[in-house]
Amino acid sequence: MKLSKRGEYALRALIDLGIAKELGRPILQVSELAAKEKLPVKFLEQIFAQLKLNGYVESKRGKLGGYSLAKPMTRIKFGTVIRLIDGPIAPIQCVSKTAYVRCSCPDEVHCGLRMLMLDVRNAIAKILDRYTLAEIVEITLRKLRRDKVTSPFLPPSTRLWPVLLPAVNARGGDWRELESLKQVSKKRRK
Amino acid sequence: MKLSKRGEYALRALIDLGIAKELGRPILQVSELAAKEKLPVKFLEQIFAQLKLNGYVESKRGKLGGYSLAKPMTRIKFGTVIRLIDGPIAPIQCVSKTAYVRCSCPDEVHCGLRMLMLDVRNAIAKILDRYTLAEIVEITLRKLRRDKVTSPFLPPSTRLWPVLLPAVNARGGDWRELESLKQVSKKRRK
DNA sequence: TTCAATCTATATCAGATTAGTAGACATTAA
DNA sequence: TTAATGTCTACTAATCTGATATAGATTGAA
Repeated sequence: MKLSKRGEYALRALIDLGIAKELGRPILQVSELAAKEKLPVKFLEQIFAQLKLNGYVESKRGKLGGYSLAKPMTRIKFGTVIRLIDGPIAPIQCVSKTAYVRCSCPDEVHCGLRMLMLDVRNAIAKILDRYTLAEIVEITLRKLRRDKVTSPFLPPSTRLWPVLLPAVNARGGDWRELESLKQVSKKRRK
Repeated sequence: MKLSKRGEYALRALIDLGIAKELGRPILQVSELAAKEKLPVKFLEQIFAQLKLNGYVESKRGKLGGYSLAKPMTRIKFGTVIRLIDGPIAPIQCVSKTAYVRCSCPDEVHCGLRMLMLDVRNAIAKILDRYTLAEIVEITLRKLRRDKVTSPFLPPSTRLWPVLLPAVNARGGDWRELESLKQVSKKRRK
């Protein structure tokens, strides 16, 4: 069920671009981003080229150049990006909605594996097709502020580096981060 | 987010063994199973060897030999089998519960990608670690009977082959099969 | 003008993984 | 005895992954 490095780096890049933009730095250099996340520069360049080709980022060449987001963060969904870079989300093709291919089993309608994988693919899609870059960036910034962590991307002049790790794990509950942050006061029911 | 062919075939094999057992045929030959699902025989043999090594199936050699399930279906969880054959379920290692590895990003606690992938991994695990072979087999058999389809594995003497495809898509609602079948009459709420 | 920092384009590559195939051998029921 | 099975070991072709290498184009600033 793996996300490729290529996909991972692409998402990290977009998220970082988003955070930086919110902090007043609309443009980032590949080298800077690679340094921050410890990614191979040349590989990341290839990935940016692909993202540019597909309208997610735009570039500025020459000194003080770099990449910036090419469309509103609210319109960048993670599912779409992952499908672009890693292919279909479905564990097996016969349950893919965007790239269905019939499988070799004799009776697809009564296939137990298919039923199971259909649920898996839907569970994944429900998350990846729901969250936009805007939401993830917002949640991340909120967490950074909550824990009083020096933010990663400051205007070039004042940039301090590397990020200071937070002294404590601040708030418990590492699991289901997104849900816990979104549903601030949800009614519970047994 | 792919399931490998190896993993897919392993699960198909277990499900078929389960169905056959319920229908009174506790042992199946590799060749028969391969023929039914149209899988390469020799490859499937390797997979069975792995399943045997890990206590999922047992074998009987010689004429009339074959493979049978080595433990109760209620104790075979899909998550465990997939982890055995395909490795961790988590899309990236830093959100794996069974095979955690720290990633290269500077601040794991405030990593947006990690938050997102944590939710994805939990959504997948919730399904794969919940359902047992017993449940999938039961649901499959119920569907087969409901649609009056000739069942795949009959006692050797009366075996008819191949399976007849059902004339109609019988009942609508191809999506979320498992849920719809389990929660027969659940109260809904807006 | 010149230079250094940036993106661009193309080629190459080592290693791992995937999805098998091939063939000889061991065991067992009929 | 023989035919049908599982067992074991080796091999492999193709593809994918995760890069690296090299040369070039563009631009801002000194």
